[in-house]
Amino acid sequence: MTKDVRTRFAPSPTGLLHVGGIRTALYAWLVARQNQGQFILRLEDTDQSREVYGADSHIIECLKVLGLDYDEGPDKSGNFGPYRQSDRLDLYKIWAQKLIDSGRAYADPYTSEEVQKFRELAQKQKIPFLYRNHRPEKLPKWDGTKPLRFKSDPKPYIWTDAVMGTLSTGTEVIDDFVLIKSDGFPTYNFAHIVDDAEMKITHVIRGQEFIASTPNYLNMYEALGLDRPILATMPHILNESGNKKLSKRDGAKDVLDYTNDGFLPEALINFIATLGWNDGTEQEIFSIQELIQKFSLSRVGRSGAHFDEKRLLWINGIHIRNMGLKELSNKVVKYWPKTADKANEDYKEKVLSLTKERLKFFKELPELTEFFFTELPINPKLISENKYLKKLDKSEIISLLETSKATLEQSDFTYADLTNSLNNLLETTNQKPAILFSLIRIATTQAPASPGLAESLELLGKKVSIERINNQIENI
RNA sequence: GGUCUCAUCGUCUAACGGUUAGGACACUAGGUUCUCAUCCUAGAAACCCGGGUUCGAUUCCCGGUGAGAUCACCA
Repeated sequence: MTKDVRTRFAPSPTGLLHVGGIRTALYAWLVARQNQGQFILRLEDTDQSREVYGADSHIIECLKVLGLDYDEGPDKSGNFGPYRQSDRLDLYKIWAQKLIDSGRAYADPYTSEEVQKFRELAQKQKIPFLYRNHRPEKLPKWDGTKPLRFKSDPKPYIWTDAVMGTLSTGTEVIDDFVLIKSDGFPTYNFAHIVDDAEMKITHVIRGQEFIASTPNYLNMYEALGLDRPILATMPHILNESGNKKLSKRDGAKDVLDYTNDGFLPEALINFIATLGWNDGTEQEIFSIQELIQKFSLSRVGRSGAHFDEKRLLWINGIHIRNMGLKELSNKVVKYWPKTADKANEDYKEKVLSLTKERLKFFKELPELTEFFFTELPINPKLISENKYLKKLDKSEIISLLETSKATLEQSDFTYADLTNSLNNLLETTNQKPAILFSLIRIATTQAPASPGLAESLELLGKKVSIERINNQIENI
């Protein structure tokens, strides 16, 4: 019987969750789901000064919209709660006491100013600063008013990371880090180890900012007599242009920005999952089920990947096109232009079926469909800047429009009959489609782009189409 | 500065000693009776540099360079 897989996403509620941050959560979720294990959300809120109001509910909302459901979390009880570190303070005291009892923890006798002096001195001497070089001979007793430090056991480490492979460091990275701060809260370094052990976490999947402190954690596992979990370190996702880590400050949008703009959760997940991971085949589009089945940490790339929004746009378009009309229709309800309010559902669904293949994200819907619901103002530039039409006289244009109108008035405006009428018009006017169809399309839509002419006319209907042609004639 | 990590088209990547270095996004050109899009076809586009090892290196080793991470009573 293999051990139950339990993975966790453990963000600190200090800001918004952007696309880079969510990747770690996604991978942890995938590992849990593919092993029929559990995925746990734990809020690491041990730094009160950095906490951002509402960040916790934002994180929960992001996971929810993407469908990364967790089996245990702050708002979902489990056997290993509470799932908010600020509610687990007693537990850290208990584990700290174990270290104190075994002589592996002691009170930091120095003020932070004194420690800072040691640090500057080391800098001046151009040697790495190590707190343990200043460790008192006789370890001071801890009364809770001073920081509690780990008495480390410096040694070199070689370990295996599920993503990075074999990693190694020398003794110089091991130090007496702080376990409990003077405000009584544990540090991340200590709290996450206690929590992962208490919560029986099997895979610690996190960003590469933790790679340098991992040897200290290995040292701590030993001091506590704990088995190490499987460690997996993710490279950062970089900004589109530069080489900076993706961050909100540089204009990176958070997950909700994307879903609000009408990006599909499954497309977002497809995009994020394949940013630095592939299954070794040439497949690019994955359903969530396929990802659960095929994902593996060992195929995650070791170098940082740039966020490419164009690719996200492409993936989202594909997922939209692969979706049934009814389903799509249900998802776009809140994105229609205001002018569509009066339109009936059947008509909107027809508009959607014509627009579907050019929709990249739902927020584009109004600009793509507005003319189906309301008559847009005449835009003279559409004719005056058209490659073919700008060469024609006004009189020629009016004449073409009049002829077109006369022919279309005879049509019953079914798709077949419209196609037929339009073909006849090409013959009677002896014009190229580039001229005739452009003109009719512009007159009836006033839009720079639209679906096919016959389909559009059919949907607009005879009355509206003729009115718009008239209006164009009067405003040449 | 110390430590650690990484390095294939503009971007995401495949390759695990022998390939015309493959795919995808983006881009360019053409086709689909008009536009935009879809779809199809074609095109341009990459192994960071220098040494080894080897019959043969993008691939293995060393050095350099570049990039990233970290060196908090932050996570």
